[in-house]
Amino acid sequence: MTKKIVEYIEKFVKLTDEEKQQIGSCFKEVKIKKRQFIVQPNFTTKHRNYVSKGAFRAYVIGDKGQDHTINFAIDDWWITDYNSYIFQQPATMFVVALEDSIILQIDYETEQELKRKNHKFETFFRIIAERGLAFQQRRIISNLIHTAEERYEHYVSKYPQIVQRVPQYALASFLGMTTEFLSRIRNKKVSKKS
Amino acid sequence: MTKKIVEYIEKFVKLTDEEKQQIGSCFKEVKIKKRQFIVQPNFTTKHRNYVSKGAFRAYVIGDKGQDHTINFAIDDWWITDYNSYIFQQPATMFVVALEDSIILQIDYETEQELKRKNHKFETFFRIIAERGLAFQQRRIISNLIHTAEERYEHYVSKYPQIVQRVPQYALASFLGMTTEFLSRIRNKKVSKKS
DNA sequence: CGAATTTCCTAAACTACTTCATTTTTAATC
DNA sequence: GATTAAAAATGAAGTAGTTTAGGAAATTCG
Repeated sequence: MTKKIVEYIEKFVKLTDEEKQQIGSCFKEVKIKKRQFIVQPNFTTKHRNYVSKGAFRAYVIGDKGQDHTINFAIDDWWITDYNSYIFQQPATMFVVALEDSIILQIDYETEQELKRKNHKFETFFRIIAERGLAFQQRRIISNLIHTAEERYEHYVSKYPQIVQRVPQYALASFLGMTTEFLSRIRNKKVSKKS
Repeated sequence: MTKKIVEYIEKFVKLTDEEKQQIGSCFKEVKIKKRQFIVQPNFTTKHRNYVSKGAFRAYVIGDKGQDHTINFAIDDWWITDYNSYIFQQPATMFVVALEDSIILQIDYETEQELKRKNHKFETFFRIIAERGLAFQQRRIISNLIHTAEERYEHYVSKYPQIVQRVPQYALASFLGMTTEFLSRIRNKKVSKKS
């Protein structure tokens, strides 16, 4: 079984066949039904999750019950509560499947061992952490600079595949606005077009 | 010369004396005057910067000339345009000294070589990237969940040392509000107290 | 298929935050 | 230590985005 994850890893580090087998076998394929949770508050996140196929949403619930989307992930993205996984402490987020999905999970302990055993594996995890860091920095900048409408425009142009697959209320809370306001933005565009 | 950076690194990975010497000697101490820039847009960031002593501000300038603070860094923090440094592409940010400061800089190429040569160094950089990632995730969540006033309260309680050292307009733009509004929040507090 | 539930839309009232314009306070500089 | 510049405060008017509430579409699932 050649897993999709191995191809992904090879984009960043060159591996021997043995190494491919070694790291590949550490990821377990799990089928997740729509609406099923893979991370829940107060439970320590034991896995790093790679989405092989499907769509997920990470969110938190605020004091007044407001739902805030932190991240989306579709095919070939990672999704995890990093504060929970990296520090092995209780999660604050929910991560839920938006569709029937297939994920590849690696166990925290297994990951530590891989990194300890082989310099290349350490390098791989370093690279994805760095890329994640850079990605998040771009997001923080975008949120600071842009208005709600601009954030929407920007996201649609950059991630159209995601916009099409996630419910509007989730996209709105991800972009830091209400679903009503996003609805207005969208309809404004439509009427402008005509 | 035992550099501060070595103590810092040792918090995350145990090093032999030789390794301490090896990595420590890769960081160059540089004195930076107040108002001096260490990162500027359109120039590729060649260094990762550790603040030994002092205070810095990273910011971007929006389309309409608005100034948005992305990060602060005081003693023992890192500050870099990660998108520029990691991918070795032109920066979009400014990083400027808010006080006369001392930083420890490592060169991009030197860092790559360190990581290549010694598994432990690779581990170190992986750990700080992961921690940065987790940190940024918390910030994104905080920005989504809280109102301007709550963000201010939260930041003051978490980073009082920084609040005291940075100008108000910079703090306001970091927290995603105008300097006028922050001024009002602060003065409201003062009058409440009496 | 049909009922139930979830998602989306519309619109008016409201408010958190901004903008602009002026004054006061603090800090930098010769 | 006076002069100039930069930062902070204050007030009044405007606006981007929220809230609330009701109804219309879509989806889900038995």
